Amino acid sequence: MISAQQQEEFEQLFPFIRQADSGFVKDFYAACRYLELPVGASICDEGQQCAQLSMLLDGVGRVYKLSPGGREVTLYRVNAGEACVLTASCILNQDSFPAMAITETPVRAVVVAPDKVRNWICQEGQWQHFIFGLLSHRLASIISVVEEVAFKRIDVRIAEKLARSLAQGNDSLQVTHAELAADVGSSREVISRILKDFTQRGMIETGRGSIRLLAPEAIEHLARQ
Amino acid sequence: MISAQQQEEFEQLFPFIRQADSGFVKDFYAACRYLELPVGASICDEGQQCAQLSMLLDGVGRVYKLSPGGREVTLYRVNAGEACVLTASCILNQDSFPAMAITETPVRAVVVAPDKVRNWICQEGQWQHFIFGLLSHRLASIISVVEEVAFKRIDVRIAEKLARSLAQGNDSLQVTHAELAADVGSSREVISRILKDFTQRGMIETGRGSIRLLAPEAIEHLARQ
DNA sequence: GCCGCTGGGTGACATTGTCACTGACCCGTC
DNA sequence: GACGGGTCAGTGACAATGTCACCCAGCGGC
Repeated sequence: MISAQQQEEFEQLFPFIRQADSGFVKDFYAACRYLELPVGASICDEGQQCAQLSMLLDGVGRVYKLSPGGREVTLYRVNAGEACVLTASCILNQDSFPAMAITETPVRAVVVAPDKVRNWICQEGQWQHFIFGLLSHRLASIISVVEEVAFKRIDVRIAEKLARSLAQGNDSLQVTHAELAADVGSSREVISRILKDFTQRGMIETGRGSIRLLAPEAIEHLARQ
Repeated sequence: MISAQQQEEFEQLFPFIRQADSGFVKDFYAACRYLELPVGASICDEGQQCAQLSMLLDGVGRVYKLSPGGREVTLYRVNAGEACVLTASCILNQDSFPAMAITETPVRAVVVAPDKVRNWICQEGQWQHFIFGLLSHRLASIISVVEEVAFKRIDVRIAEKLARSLAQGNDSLQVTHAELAADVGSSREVISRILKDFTQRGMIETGRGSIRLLAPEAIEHLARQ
């Protein structure tokens, strides 16, 4: 059960529910719960069974692989209006989760139990379509991760991240070298060296836990390479 | 339309059809076609719309990413009894194909048109379940590709491939250095150096386009690393 | 001030990717 | 058998990246 206000917010972000059968909608709202998570909370760990499917109202989740040596690569992020497909996938196959998921900001979400997720798939076309879209969208996005990791130089990938920040209108970002390393699947030392190089070329200015973007064109030019 | 004999073969490999509604089955067999492809035939190229969904009766297909520089990584292989999900995924979203697919051996397949794939999803539970299973299975397998590419040393990955061959009872394999490189997403020179090292350690013996596996334990030991 | 934690810098060395070139082998044709 | 083109493999030099072992600076708690 969630409140009327939460329902309103949910429908804004997950409009598919408006096209769904009214019996299903009633069922759905009766079965779901509202959840708030702080930053850094674990959503699902490698090898666990998924306890629930989370559909985000607000905040960002990060799904990543962790190597035995402690290195990380992020597979994708889950934003408001999305759900963690990997969860959906392993719920449907009753598989264990092949990665880790944590909250990157505080998260507010609507969650539903695994058996419901499975049942609705067979019963409600809109729900099925929603889950399907999630799955295939993620499939494509993870393929592009493979491409990045296998083919692109790291400085270019870092520049891409900076360029993305610029595109959102930020001329600085609060992030540590270690966090950048975890994101692209490299190690802190390598990121440090690359950022030092960027600094010497006048593209950025670094502080403890922060990067100021000084030369947008140069950054975007490198990102396009 | 396909022949009764081909239907029989299809049902052996795709048993879900036996649980399906008889109206759907009739529809399905009326709408599908039988196809044979030689080795090296292109199934679908990057950026194309998918012309059909292929369900393999025999042979193996390889789906891979190609970099601007000409390097490759294989994302997954499609064997008899499977279908190319990426095809399925981009059919459902009417997206363009984000990779390349070719036949690695001669292939015999049953193919269906995109609009049929989409319609059946909404109508037939067994079909839906089949496509779903494909998608989430591939999602997991591509995630493990990310993991391999991002974290594992190449010599270990090569050893894994050799070990897999051993597990199938082959003590030699017919493959060029360039093909191995394309598989793991590296370059020929690197593979050459690694195989030379393996040879000097007495693990293998190489010939033109072939590798003889001399020390199974050593290979499996390295593969486990 | 002192301590411990986190963030960052750095040199040395191993692994991998890239480039340019060489030779070996295979299989046609003459 | 000799020649030539195509494929396959080996190699040296160098650049990019990963790993290890440290160091130092800032910051907050005591």
